[in-house]
Amino acid sequence: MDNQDPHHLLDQFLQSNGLKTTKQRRLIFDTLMSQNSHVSIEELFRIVQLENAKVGVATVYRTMNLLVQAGLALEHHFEDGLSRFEYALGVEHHDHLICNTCGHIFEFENDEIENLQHKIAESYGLTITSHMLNIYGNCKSPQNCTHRQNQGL
Amino acid sequence: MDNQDPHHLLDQFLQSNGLKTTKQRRLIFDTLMSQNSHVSIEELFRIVQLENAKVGVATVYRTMNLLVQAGLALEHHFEDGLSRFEYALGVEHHDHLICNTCGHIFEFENDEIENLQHKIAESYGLTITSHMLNIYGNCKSPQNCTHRQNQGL
DNA sequence: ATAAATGCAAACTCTTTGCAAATGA
DNA sequence: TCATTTGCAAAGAGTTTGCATTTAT
Repeated sequence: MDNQDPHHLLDQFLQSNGLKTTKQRRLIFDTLMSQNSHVSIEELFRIVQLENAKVGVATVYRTMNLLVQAGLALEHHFEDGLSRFEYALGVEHHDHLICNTCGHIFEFENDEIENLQHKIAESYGLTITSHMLNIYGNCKSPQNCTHRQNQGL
Repeated sequence: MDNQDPHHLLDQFLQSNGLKTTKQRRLIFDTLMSQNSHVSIEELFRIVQLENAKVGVATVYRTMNLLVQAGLALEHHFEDGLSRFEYALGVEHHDHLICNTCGHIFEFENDEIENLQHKIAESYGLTITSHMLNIYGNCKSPQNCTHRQNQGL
């Protein structure tokens, strides 16, 4: 039995908190996992409804809050103010680079920056639990900005 | 005449955009400048009302949007989802370190991190316009976390 | 059997907008 | 003078909550 299986981890979290494994929760979790970018509730809701039109938005909100608590999803707030989520498991921590021209969000990871952050936190008597670095930039050739078309938003 | 005077810069921005200098805009701008931390609209509104009870929230929203456009205010989105503002002029860019225990927001600045960011953006064909680094951490001595009491939220 | 979860709609919070009255250039 | 701004209240987003019904254990 694979204890690293995402579904197993979800069940385990639910069970150990006296919560129930439901169709909806599984569907929403699967939908999150199937998305490789940063989905909003609205986007998740739309995709989930393709599978089961009876699911309500409230359930998506409730489930995403659970998944965040469970550590299975990460929540981000970019400048649009919406809550956006991404599947967290086994995902290397990464930061974001956002193209102002097309809105594409690149993910990157830089060890030097990570290390510097830990040093800084230490110097303030804090142990890092999470961090978020979002860099916004203008495309150097905005006329034919190809980020979006190459990679999808 | 001091062209670096914040009030002069505000007037200049308004004038060059065909907008008017009003009591309310001056009051809200002064209130923002008087706050050294990251104020929400609600907080600004309350303080502004002490001076002039007739000012409406809508005016605070409209004015803050103007100030951000003018480059006189910076807008941040922390995890609470509220828009928080800070006076931008002559303020060195800084990042944020947030104590999970007491909520205090430290500001810091690190040239090495800044430089690395520019390199990364370049490598993706982007020129940085802004960025935001928020680090969350647990206090090492949470029982007597003194961040807040020493420094205010 | 029974405590928890769902779907729905209503409520809530933050923010924006429409409009008549007030105000600054 | 006259376009802009204001305050108010209404409308819009996004999110949460209350409740009767359904569902998982």
